Amino acid sequence: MGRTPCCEKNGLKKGPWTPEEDQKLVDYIHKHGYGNWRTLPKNAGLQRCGKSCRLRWTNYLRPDIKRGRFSLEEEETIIHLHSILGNKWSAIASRLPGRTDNEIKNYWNTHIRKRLLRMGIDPVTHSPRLDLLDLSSLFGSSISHINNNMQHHLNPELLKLATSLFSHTNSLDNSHNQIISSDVSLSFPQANFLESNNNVDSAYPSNLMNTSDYWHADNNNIGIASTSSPCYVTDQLPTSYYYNNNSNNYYCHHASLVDPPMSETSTFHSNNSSSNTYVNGNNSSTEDERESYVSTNNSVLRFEIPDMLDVNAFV
DNA sequence: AAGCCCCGCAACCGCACGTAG
DNA sequence: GCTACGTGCGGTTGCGGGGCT
Repeated sequence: MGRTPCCEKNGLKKGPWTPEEDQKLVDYIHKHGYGNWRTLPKNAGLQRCGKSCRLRWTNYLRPDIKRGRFSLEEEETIIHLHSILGNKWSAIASRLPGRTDNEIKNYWNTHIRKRLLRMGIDPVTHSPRLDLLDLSSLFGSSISHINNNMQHHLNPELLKLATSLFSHTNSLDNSHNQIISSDVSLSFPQANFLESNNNVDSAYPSNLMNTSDYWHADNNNIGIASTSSPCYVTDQLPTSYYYNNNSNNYYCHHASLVDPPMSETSTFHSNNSSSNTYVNGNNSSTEDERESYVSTNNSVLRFEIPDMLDVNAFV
């Protein structure tokens, strides 16, 4: 539309803000409010364009900005809302008091998005992406076995999901794999659920499922189950997980990813503790090693958004 | 200690949208 | 209806710090 730029390029400063500039901006806004952003820098004695001032204020200087690491609840909220809203950062930010759209966007791009990709989940659709995965390397001989002998038993969607669930593993101990053909239950060793980790103690928390636990699947569902209480999760992969402050554990409504707190051993549970669903815990400190999946029982397959997270107004 | 590399984040850029004249 | 303006939004960039060799 041929509109003029918000500021003349000549003579206006760009780049990082100095403390003096910050102080000028804060002082001015405290005295006069921000009013017109275009005229503000001139009135405040700043050699900046209005846009730059607005960004600096809204993303950094605003008194209600919450600083520091994202809490787990905030992270869960971001993932939930992103699965519904997509890259509507401002809409997501409006549900996270004290967080800016820019901050959330950065956090998504630098942490959450990468993690999803590594786990074979499309960060845009929040669905498994088979094209990101290498089935043969993930399942080794098991895949061959399935392909050769069991394919007629397996729902392709099931295989797809299973693949994504194991996408974060780097190695596979084939000796433990077995196929239970009666109801197409797949059994995998504990190691399959864990990051490659030389620290065996940390990689095998005491409350992991034991070797009698198995992957349970039918034509429509797949999940981690114990022999005594099978459980299922949907073969679709909406994200739904939360963190319980009291127990310091992650919970999940679906097969999905979770991101345990750093530098602590964390254990994942289903929403129903009686179902014995697992999943991962370690005391690693890297992002990679914090990845894991969880499955749960079929009692919670519906994605529920609390009132405060009602996003209907935004879609 | 020095150099290199990677990553996170603040800031910029350009476009879209609403509104006033 | 057209244009200019103000602002919001999402994508992208590049600096700086920290880790690694």
